[in-house]
Amino acid sequence: MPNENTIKNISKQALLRLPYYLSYLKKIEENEFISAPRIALDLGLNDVQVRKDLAAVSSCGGKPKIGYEIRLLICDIEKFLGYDNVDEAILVGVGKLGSALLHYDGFKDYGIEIVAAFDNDEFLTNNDFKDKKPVFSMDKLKDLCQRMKIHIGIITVPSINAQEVCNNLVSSGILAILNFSGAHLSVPPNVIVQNENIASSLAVLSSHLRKSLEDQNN
Amino acid sequence: MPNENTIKNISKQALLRLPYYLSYLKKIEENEFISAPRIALDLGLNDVQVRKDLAAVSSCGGKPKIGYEIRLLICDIEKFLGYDNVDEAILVGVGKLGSALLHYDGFKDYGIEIVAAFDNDEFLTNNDFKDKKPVFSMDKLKDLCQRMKIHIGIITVPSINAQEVCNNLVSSGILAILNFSGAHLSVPPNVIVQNENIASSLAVLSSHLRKSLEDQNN
DNA sequence: TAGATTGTTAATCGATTAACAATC
DNA sequence: TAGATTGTTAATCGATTAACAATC
Repeated sequence: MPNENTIKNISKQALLRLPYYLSYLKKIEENEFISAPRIALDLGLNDVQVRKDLAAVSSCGGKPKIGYEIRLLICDIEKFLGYDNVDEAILVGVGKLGSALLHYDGFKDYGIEIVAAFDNDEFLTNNDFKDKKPVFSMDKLKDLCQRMKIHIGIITVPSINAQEVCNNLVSSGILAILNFSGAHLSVPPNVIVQNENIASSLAVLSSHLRKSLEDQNN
Repeated sequence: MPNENTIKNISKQALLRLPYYLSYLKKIEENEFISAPRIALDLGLNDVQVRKDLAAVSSCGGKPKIGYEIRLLICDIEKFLGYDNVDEAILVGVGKLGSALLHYDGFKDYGIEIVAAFDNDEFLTNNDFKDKKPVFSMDKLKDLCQRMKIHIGIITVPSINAQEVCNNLVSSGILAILNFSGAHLSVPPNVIVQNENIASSLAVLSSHLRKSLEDQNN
């Protein structure tokens, strides 16, 4: 029987799929039940995979011949992903991308709130909390992270500065880093880095495109 | 012997690692040679994996006891990834993220240039090509893509509109899509979608973080 | 030569998918 | 009951890693 209290073993790949299920389920929230084969068909996945993934997060499982209760499943996934208790994060590097993320409302939906940003450029720093998020100079980083017990850091600095910033974050108590710089970051084993690398994505696209155009010529 | 003309079989995972090698190699470009074990150590990978990956892109291979010629390797990877001949792309959805990407210079380094953007909001459209990138209304999408033979599309619209925009792109001749909306996109088999999904990344971070904090309490 | 490195073949590992019994 | 669905165990597939001969 499914157990509400223990965190089930879930593969990293399955974890990456959970937000897809969530976004899909929210689109069809007005219905009551959904079956694994139906989800699989709509999302282009295998139905056994869907059942396995859902088994890892579902509090009650599905019912044969009926499927899973949609609203319950949404709650279960949100709970599993920690979207129910908002976590605070800080951002380093207020360039174009950093600024866009800083003012992006959507993070709240994922259980993350950026409470402050940091940058070396004095022109960007501001200490008034009016409607904008505050931007501090780098030397305030450690103190703020430690006092506010922040565990999540977002890096949007140029790749050349990324490792230095990363070291700064780690020594300030950050345990999870979302890395938008293309650089590889070395961190202690207790810290996790998730790379959001546009370059890698483009590499896949570009390679596919070339093969497509080549095939056309054969 | 390595062959310069055929595209070698390379796994998707290896393809995703290539930009990391590239960024690493550029950092140490002043040196002449680099060995696979050294790269593996610095990037936290396995040395056999590094050799296999490099074998797929290297034009001359490495030399026993010496390693790979750094500058040559950089050229090989850039060539393999198609960074040498810039490809044109269009972007749909000029919100905060879309706007940031539109004015982001860095795409050029990855062989991509965004030539125009599209949005339904008339307030955002502008037809003057001064220093800004032009933003057109959606009804101009198909004509421009077909006339300019654009093959790459970037989607930065809310997830609710993503599939509609996606269909639009596909019928306009787009073959490769970089999808920043959280939505799952259904496309014909000849079109590739690369999902740049912040939600998925955050899911991994959040789950890790919870486990870390749990372990601390045990 | 000795030792470090390359490149390849074989073994291992993890994730996906197929097969099937249990359920409603 | 018949048929659709769940959940689990076994087989398959792809990617990673270990072992090793070849090279300089």
